[in-house]
Amino acid sequence: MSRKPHLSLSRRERQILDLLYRRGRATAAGVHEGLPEAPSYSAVRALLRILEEKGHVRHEAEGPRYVYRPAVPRDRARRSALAHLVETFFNGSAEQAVAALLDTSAGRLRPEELDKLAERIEKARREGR
Amino acid sequence: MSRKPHLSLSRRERQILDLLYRRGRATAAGVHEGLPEAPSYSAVRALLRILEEKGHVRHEAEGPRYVYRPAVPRDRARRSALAHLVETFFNGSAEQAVAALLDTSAGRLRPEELDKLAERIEKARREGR
DNA sequence: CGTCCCATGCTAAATTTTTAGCATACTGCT
DNA sequence: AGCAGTATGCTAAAAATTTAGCATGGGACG
Repeated sequence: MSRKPHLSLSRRERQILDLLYRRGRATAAGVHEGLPEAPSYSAVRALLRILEEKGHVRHEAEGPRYVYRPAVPRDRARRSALAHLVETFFNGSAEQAVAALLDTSAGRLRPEELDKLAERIEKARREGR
Repeated sequence: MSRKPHLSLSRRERQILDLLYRRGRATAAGVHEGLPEAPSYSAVRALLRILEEKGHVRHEAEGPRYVYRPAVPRDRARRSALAHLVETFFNGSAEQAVAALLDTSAGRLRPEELDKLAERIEKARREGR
């Protein structure tokens, strides 16, 4: 399977895969509902089949229907998505990326979350010395 | 212009736009070189023209050639890319996203960068109270 | 000033994506 | 067992993408 899934997916494939990552798992019908500019149900199913052939998606039968989920675990996908984003928009600087995240959503972070982050940074500093 | 450029771009268009964000600006030839699975030079130029029609890219003549750059400023694109990524891979939790970033690249961050981040978090805490 | 080089504009064709719809199978209920 | 509802498998066609190649124009330099 390709090293950079996102870069080689077609538009719809990407939308579907993103949805699956958002939801974790979903039936064909679920994907269909959640998709922007709704295509037809048939179309969605066909796309899911293709994604599966390409190895991006797995399914398991659950009762009478299929439940789909991403083939590569969220964890791993996260990492490469982050890496790509940092590379593309932040000159490879993770620090800038974090800063931007804080800028955008600092207000929405709860105090305990801020604590956890501060803690993490402390830890990084100790280790990095 | 659509609200979510990335979601409506074709595969090549996305690759090209990403490259432009990475580099800031580039000639058609530059884009061509930097592109994975190199398509033909003509193809690249055609795509650039299309991207321009769609409003994702601007160009200015520089001497005898065109220099292309993204139409929407990096800043803005950053924000929506981050928002989308957080939504897709982190259940909307910016905190988790930051944590993942630190995990991945804590080792590569320099002490001063860590300081700046800690400072930022401090500030957020004071303001958020 | 002519010529070479490289750039662009354009069109048309190949390939890939995306879609719809029909045929078939399975579940749950009466 | 029979029926209604819903799922899947598949194929073929429509639409979008990606590609190549030719025609044209301008600048640089001998």
